[in-house]
Amino acid sequence: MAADDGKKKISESTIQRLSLYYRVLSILEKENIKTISSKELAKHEKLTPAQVRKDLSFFGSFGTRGLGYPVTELKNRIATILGLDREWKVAMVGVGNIGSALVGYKEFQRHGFSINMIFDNDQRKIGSNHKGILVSDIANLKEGLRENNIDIVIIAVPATVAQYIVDDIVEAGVSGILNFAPINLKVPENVILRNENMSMELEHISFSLVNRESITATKE
Amino acid sequence: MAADDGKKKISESTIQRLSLYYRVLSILEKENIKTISSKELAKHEKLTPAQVRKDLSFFGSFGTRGLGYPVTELKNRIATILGLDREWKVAMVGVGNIGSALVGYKEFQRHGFSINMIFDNDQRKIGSNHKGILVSDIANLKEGLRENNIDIVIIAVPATVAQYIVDDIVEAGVSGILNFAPINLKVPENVILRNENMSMELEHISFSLVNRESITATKE
DNA sequence: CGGACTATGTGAATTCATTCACAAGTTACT
DNA sequence: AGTAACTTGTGAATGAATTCACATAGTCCG
Ligand SMILES: NC(=O)c1ccc[n+]([C@@H]2O[C@H](COP(=O)([O-])OP(=O)(O)OC[C@H]3O[C@@H](n4cnc5c(N)ncnc54)[C@H](O)[C@@H]3O)[C@@H](O)[C@H]2O)c1
Ligand SMILES: NC(=O)c1ccc[n+]([C@@H]2O[C@H](COP(=O)([O-])OP(=O)(O)OC[C@H]3O[C@@H](n4cnc5c(N)ncnc54)[C@H](O)[C@@H]3O)[C@@H](O)[C@H]2O)c1
Repeated sequence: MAADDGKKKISESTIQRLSLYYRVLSILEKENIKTISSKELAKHEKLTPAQVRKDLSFFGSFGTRGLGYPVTELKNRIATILGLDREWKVAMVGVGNIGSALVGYKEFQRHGFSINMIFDNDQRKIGSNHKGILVSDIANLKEGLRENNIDIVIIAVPATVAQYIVDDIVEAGVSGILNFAPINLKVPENVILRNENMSMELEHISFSLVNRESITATKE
Repeated sequence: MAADDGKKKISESTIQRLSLYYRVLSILEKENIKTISSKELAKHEKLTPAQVRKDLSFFGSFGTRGLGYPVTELKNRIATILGLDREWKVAMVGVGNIGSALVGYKEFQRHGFSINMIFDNDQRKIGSNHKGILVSDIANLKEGLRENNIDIVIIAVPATVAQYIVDDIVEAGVSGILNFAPINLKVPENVILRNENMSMELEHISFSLVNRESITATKE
């Protein structure tokens, strides 16, 4: 009854898809749609109905045969699974181009991620306000993270200093890190580290274009 | 000799890993390291040596037994595979928080992605300069893309308008799109569309944190 | 120059993820 | 109540990606 705290291992891709389902369900809820079938849900994200059902089945059975899934309930259920039913305290390190874009990003707030600390080493920025948040000196990183019980840190500093920053973050006891610097960071295995690598996506596109061309080339 | 234009299908993840290899090799090259083994290369990105060799083997054999891979040559070889040996013309649509952060991102330039057009619909922005690029009126999107032979468009507008923009982009004949709006866009299947979804990564972290807790709980 | 050592490249084995296919539950309509 | 139409939930089958394991080929040093 209480979340099927099963031991089965959930695949990376299932987790990613749960995020997608959550996004779609939020929209459907706003449109006042009450139920949705796996078929419809799949169509929204270009997946197969079987995949949707399989993904959900890892966590229990939320649907009604013959009818589909109750939108709001399923959305809330996924929120619980993903941990979006609580507030996560997030700190941003480095408030340059990308850091400041992210600080004000509404979507994070909406999903329960509340950025309420910012660190930088630039004297001109320290003490100033970014979207209502005071920029702290990077020298106070460890105490700051500890005192404010920060759960997750976003790294938006140059790649050259990212590892030093991460070491401090880990020492401060934070165990969730989202890294935007294009470098592979080393963390103890009890720390969750994810990387956001935008070049990678662009390179995926160029790869696909080049490969597609060899097909189109014969055509034009 | 000329690229083993083989017919075998390359997996998504292999392509992603090629980006990682490229990144590591660039660094090694700068450090003046001449050769590297699959074992070392794997260590840099927390992969297995077998995986590295398998990935590379899809495209030919670049290594020397007993020695490893020649850094510069392999880097260039991967650049060719990924299409980084040419200049890609990129346009940005929407120059708000995230759009303007990306416009100046050096890493893109370095990998051959040159953002040289910007479109927006905000009268205050149109005509102004962003990092040396003139902001064009979104009304001129289609002609602009065509006239400048844009290869790839980055979408950084609100989710609500993203689909309309994409339709125009597709009509203009662009076939590579990188989308930052949190919505699933529909494109014809000859168009390469990739999505950058930052909430997804954060949600992956929160999922992992929640799940890790239930393990650590029994353990400590 | 020869032998010990190192590391690649790749089929085969294995592990992991997706899709199939259908029994079983629910609705909706007559 | 009976039945036709849906749709879930899930083992079994298929398909894909990773890892294993080793023959093969080169290095490097004395
Ligand atoms: N700009 C982008 O669009 C973009 C996109 C993806 C990834 N990234 C990556 O994100 C990181 C930041 O990029 P950016 O463009 O915002 O750079 P930026 O130079 O605009 O910002 C970096 C910020 O980090 C601060 N900083 C530098 N060293 C620091 C230290 N030791 N401690 C604390 N703060 C420090 C700087 O003062 C600055 O505010 C880089 O690693 C970059 O590769 C940037
Ligand atoms: N801010 C972030 O950190 C962040 C992160 C990830 C994804 N995103 C997504 O990127 C998109 C942009 O986010 P943002 O924070 O930069 O928003 P923003 O409001 O700062 O910028 C949006 C820009 O798009 C322009 N715009 C609006 N409608 C347009 C139209 N019809 N044609 C052309 N231009 C138009 C606006 O004038 C503005 O300059 C959103 O979809 C958002 O969800 C933002």
